[in-house]
Amino acid sequence: MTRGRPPAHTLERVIEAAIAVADADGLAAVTMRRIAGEIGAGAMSLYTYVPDKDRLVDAMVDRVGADVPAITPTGDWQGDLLAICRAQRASMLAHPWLPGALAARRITGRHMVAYLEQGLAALAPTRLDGSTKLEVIALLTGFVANFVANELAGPPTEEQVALIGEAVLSGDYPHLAAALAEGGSRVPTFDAIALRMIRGLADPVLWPGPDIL
Amino acid sequence: MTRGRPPAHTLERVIEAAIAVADADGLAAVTMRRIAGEIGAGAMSLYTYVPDKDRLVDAMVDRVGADVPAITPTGDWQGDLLAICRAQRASMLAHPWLPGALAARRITGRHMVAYLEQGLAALAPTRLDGSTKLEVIALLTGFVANFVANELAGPPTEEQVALIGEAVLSGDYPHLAAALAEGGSRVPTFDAIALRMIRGLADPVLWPGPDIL
DNA sequence: GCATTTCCGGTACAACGTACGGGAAAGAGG
DNA sequence: CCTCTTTCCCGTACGTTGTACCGGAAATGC
Repeated sequence: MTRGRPPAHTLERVIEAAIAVADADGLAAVTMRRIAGEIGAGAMSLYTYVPDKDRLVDAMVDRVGADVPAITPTGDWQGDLLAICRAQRASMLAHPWLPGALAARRITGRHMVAYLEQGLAALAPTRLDGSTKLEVIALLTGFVANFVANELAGPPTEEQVALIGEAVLSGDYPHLAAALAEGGSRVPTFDAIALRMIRGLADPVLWPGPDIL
Repeated sequence: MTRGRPPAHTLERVIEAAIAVADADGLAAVTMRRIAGEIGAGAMSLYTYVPDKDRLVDAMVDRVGADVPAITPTGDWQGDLLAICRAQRASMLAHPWLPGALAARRITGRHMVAYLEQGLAALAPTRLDGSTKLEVIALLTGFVANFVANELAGPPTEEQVALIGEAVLSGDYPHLAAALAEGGSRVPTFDAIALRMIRGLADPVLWPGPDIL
């Protein structure tokens, strides 16, 4: 049947190794040599399975999409969208390189298509038109990625603290000084923000302007 | 007064050259050698003005912030925030590399502090607490960057079209097929979406849940 | 003139993605 | 069995990147 030398590795194995490296040491550590070494192959052997590094990262993004649990629509479209956002967030927290990779990339791969389908299914009761639904999904995805990226960024740099402190002391930024002094009694939860975003974006009843989004 | 050999160039000149290159050929074209060549200097001379390339990009981001017109609060906080978002969008459209650079970066530089102050001033009438105001600003900034990135991405790749078309023909993605077939009568405008986002995020009256964001 | 300070920029190195091509390992046909 | 064809493996090598190093050049202060 299949002629020629049989492959010693698999595409799946390459992608999984790349994801493991990214999870452990960040996306910058994902180099062809490193991945190849991780699976006991030569660097150039990877090009048997992947046309170039960019496609490898595409495949990584699509691969983690496979592990995100599917949300089947319940009819409560707000709840369904929130569940989708939560699942996305969980995936990004498990793979901290994901928000960054997603930011510089477009929809690719089967799982991404499934993700779109899932969002559209959840949005079905809203009666928004097709392109608006897609726009809403894109905006929500971007929101989650942005939120998680901020979450993962951790505390500000010493340098940033110095910059802000200097700004406050200068007296030229009274609102900033006030905001920092006041602080926040309660840290806003992801769910609360996401729900506001969902309602604000997708509810045509609550916001029936001349522009229906 | 000042001892030693006087500088042949200036930091400002370096940053402006880098911005010009990024505007013309994208952020990837911003290399130390290229920038140096652009201002008639040796590659290593740049390190007299900038500690490393990452700081140069930081400086580029901060520099374009200087050209964004300031919005002075009018008391109409929704309108003020919308004006800020519009100004940000205009800046990003003028410098298409900005959304990408912003995504992988944190607040740095004087103009960024001024931007925060401006947003906080606009949010003053809302009576949100300090950290919530900052959160709202971060979310809005992320939204604008994400929106403009999508705007600038242009039409989908031939490969993406093939993938989606295949998915539609397979019959496994009915909602996606329907959404694409239906299309959109009206393309949602930036202003409409931004206003929904602003109201949804920051209006404590319209959304007075147990979580005040 | 001399010492000191500062900036200039050529050279060089490590790491990257990957083009190239010869060698190795399999099935197919004789 | 041998040989041809196909496929994969991967060492070598090239161009590009950021930048460490350092000798030389140019200014001031004594």
